[in-house]
Amino acid sequence: MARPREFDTAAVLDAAVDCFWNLGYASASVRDLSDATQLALPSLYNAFEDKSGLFRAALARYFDRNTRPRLETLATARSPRKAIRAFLMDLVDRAVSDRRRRGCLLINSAVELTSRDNEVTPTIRHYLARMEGYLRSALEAARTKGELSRGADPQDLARLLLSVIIGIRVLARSRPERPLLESVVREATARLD
Amino acid sequence: MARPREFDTAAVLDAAVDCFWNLGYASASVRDLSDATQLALPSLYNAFEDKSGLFRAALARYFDRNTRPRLETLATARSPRKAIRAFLMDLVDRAVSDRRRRGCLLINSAVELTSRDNEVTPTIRHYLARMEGYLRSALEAARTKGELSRGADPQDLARLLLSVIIGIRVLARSRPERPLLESVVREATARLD
DNA sequence: TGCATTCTAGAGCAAGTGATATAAAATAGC
DNA sequence: GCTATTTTATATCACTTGCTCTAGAATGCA
Repeated sequence: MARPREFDTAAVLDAAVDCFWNLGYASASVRDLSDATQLALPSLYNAFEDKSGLFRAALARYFDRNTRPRLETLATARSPRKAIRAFLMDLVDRAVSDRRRRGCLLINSAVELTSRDNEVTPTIRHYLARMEGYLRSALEAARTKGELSRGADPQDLARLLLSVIIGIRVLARSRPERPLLESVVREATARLD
Repeated sequence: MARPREFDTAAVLDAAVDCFWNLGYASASVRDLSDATQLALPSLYNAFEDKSGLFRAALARYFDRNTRPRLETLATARSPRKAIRAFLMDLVDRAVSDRRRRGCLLINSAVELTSRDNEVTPTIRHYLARMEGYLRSALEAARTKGELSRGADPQDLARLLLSVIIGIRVLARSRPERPLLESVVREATARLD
């Protein structure tokens, strides 16, 4: 009978997320990943096939554990308008207090990895589309509750907010200034009146 | 007397811009850069000191030749409101037709290079601040001409537009869809009424 | 105890990395 | 023709890269 796989896959992926998040995809070597996950290289290759496979698993883990929970608050809120504002302010809070200025792994990867034909691009596109979907649903709920300006289109506004989220994340990496980021949020949510 | 430097520095920098823009900083090797610029490695090192020095020169060249001229149209327009809209629509046009989905070299570098302590971060911060400055000046002119909604603050709106520009550039790399990007522009410029 | 499987440690592979050294060629002024 | 300088071609350096291989250790069941 086989020796059972000993390591905790979730813990390994969390460590890999941190490594890719700190260094970026290209600059994180498989030796860095081995150190971070405390697994020997053959074990990593056995479990994830190659560096790209590990990255895709890590990105899925990141979305499930970091991104989706926050987006879920939009789906379940009694006041979608307040929930959207809270979501954006929380994003600013975390960006301003992130000493390492890591940004968002998904957005970082969208820049680093999408111009090249590779296996990751469809994954990134998928997650960005899901973010847009959450935002649109929240804005549709806001409209239903009369929390949207007359004439504001949830689809269009969702796309604006997605762009603004991306913009805040990127901008915060070089200028993590609360007044700057909060004014962006204020302007972006002006239509939620 | 010395043999005169034979190569055209501007042409070398243009070639280096293309190389970094296509590949990113880390993935562009000095051999790639030598091939792209048609200069031997010792000549590159003699002229630019190291890879980072060449990159900073290339980024300055990119800002001067690609970014600033478009921003200058905001500064000289008779209708700032129309100029801002035209600026953003031009950005969408170029993003949609860019088959290589290269995005913007400055924004790409803001993601790739700013979490690490290096010589490039201040340069990137500087150019992003200049972009914001151009936008703010245009919006102040728009206010003067009555082309801004009452209560709209040029500074805040400039920051929103900067975020939106970043967002559009990043989003377009994975989803270069005209309806998507145009709806973002439409929503972002709703206050220019 | 033996077998099957996984894990670790370490070595190794071919290729690539940023940067430097060397020698020869090219250029221009004296 | 000589000198000084730059450029090119090529090699080289030490190190890193993604990935594989080998051998031994560890595990669990029959």
